[in-house]
Amino acid sequence: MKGIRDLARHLDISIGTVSRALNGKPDVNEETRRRVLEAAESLGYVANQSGRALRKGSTGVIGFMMQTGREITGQGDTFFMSVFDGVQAVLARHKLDLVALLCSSEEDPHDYLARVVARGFADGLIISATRRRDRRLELLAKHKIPFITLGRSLTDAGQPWIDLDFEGMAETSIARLVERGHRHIAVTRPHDDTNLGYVFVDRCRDALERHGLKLDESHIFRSTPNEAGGYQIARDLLACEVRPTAIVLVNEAVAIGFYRGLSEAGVKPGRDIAVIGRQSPHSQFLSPRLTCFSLSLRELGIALAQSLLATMPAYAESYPDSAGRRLWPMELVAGESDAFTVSPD
Amino acid sequence: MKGIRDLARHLDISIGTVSRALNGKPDVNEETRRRVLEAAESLGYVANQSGRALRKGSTGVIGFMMQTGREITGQGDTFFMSVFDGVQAVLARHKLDLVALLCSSEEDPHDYLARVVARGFADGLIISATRRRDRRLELLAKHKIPFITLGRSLTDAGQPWIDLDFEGMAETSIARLVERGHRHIAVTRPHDDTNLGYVFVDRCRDALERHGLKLDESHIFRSTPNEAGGYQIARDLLACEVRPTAIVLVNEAVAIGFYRGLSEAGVKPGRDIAVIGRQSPHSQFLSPRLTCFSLSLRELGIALAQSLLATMPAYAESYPDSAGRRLWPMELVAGESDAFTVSPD
DNA sequence: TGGCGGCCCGTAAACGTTTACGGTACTATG
DNA sequence: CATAGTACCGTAAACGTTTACGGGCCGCCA
Repeated sequence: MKGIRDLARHLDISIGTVSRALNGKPDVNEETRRRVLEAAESLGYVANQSGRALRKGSTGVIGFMMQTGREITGQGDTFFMSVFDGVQAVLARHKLDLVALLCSSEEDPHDYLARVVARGFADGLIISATRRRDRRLELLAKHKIPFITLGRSLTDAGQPWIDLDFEGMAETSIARLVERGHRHIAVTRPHDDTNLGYVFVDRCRDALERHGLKLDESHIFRSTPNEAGGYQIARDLLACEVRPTAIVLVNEAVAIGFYRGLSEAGVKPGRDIAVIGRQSPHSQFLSPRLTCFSLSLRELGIALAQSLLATMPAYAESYPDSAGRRLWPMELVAGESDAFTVSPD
Repeated sequence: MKGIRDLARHLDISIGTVSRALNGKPDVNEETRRRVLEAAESLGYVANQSGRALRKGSTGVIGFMMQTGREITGQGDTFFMSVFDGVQAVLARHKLDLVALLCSSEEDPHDYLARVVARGFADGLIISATRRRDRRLELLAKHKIPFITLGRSLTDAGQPWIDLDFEGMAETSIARLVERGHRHIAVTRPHDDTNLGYVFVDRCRDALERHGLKLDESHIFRSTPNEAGGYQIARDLLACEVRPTAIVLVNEAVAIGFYRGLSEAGVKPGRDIAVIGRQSPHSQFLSPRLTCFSLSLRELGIALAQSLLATMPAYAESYPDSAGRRLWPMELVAGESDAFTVSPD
């Protein structure tokens, strides 16, 4: 029960054969293989992770690095849980396990990752919350660890990435709002240096200009990507000299705080201002329902895993054409929060 | 750069001494220790995890088991993120790392855990989402893995646990509502067999009886612990023959769906019905603000880690009196959602 | 001078696997 | 019958660490 040695002794077979049988290698009689598998099952034997990893040089685990402390990720309640589920659906087919590597908010993410890498903890990594410039990517590339990022970065280490299509969101939102007569459209961005802020605002600016409008720099609202941030955005917006008649919220958690901030001033989304945001578990339960951009999180997880495995020699053959770098589409789900239109005066 | 061997060669010292120096063992000259640490730092050497674990029999990681797919836990990302942060604050002091072990929604949690244990993945475990009866606990006890559960279970493996004080929440809520004249008070519970449902409902029933009231069995609403579940609760409540004038929501995510369900029927929390719930990132941004029970998640994480370490021989001395089993207090935060009172007719 | 103890260091075994290599028994083929 | 080939299995080395053990050197004391 202790190790493969005991299992071998119990079966009166050499440990080499037992190992081969368990790992599905050839050169082992089908009858013996059956016996071995049976005995392993009944005795509850599972190969020790450390021994195997030491010998093979691979651990069989894929790490998903994230940082504890909410303000950092800017994702809402269930985002990661759903993505994980998709990732695992793919990994399970290869007997790979997924673990979340949790970097404390007190530790530097780069240092943390350096430790993870040097210790040989995982065979591959998924990196979330990438920064606009991110030394972690260079580190991983230097150590030749297969990895993929959820989010782009200016730092290019040649790795694959998947990012939400904030460009598309910008285009679609602006077009929709302009068509409804809005001339003063506000946009938001996270307070920190995640790449999405730059991408999104820039693209909104472009889209507006293409419609002959100009993005008022005082109508770019920066906030933490959480409920309190949304509240702050509402306060800031209401204090504007020229009040925007529409706004696009780029972070999913801010909507509810934003609603609250408006309502305290008697301003109602959909009636007095048009609001477009991101889908979240509660966006359809707000009043009015939030017009928002949705995406399939589980599918996103599947795509992440596939693209990662495609870069790992041992698994690449199963994923011949998993695109390396791509934007993940988001789809507009109409609610009533953007019902407010402006008449051409 | 490859291993301790190269580091030793580079320093012209034996690998034994290098290892001792790095691990802070005695029997090594302070000057050599300095040299070793310096060289390790500059060459970026970090001990290989597999080799060390294989030899030492311990991995230096603590696992937090959770299940992907949200409906299972009823807790959102932010809940765990905050708890993690607390756990890590403690673990960091002992150079222990925290990883989240993610059990796929497609795999049986018991099987998953059996794998984790047999592979010797972690030195200690924190188990969340414990069921009313939970074979996992027996499994862990059998293998003598130190662990603690977040949540109680009828299955008693002698392990320490910490659970939210739903009893206290029941007592306080009922007392508060009864005092405000309510005679028909509804309660909720999750749809599955987590222990909290039984505990909470039973205690509410007791509390009501102590006030001379009786819990109407048709006023116990069972739902998934998410937004949709809350919506469902509202629909069910509104369809009651005798409509409750107050309700206590035991899951944190349901409030917003519940609000929505009410508002579609023109019923307003705080004005037409009293609502008490659980704190969540958005409970203070609802209109009206939710009167709710809050708890310090980070502190909870700290307590979990301390109680776990207290059961591990190698660390126990640092935590002489970390209570083994205890209820985690929750504090009532007054909003306006329970402002509705019933006049004694 | 001899012995003892303290400090520091090197040697080698051990942890549990996987896998290259070689060996045996049997079958087929000439 | 000799040889080659096949199917299966055992042996042992290797992975990178930690640590028990022993030994050299030095200083101190009798």
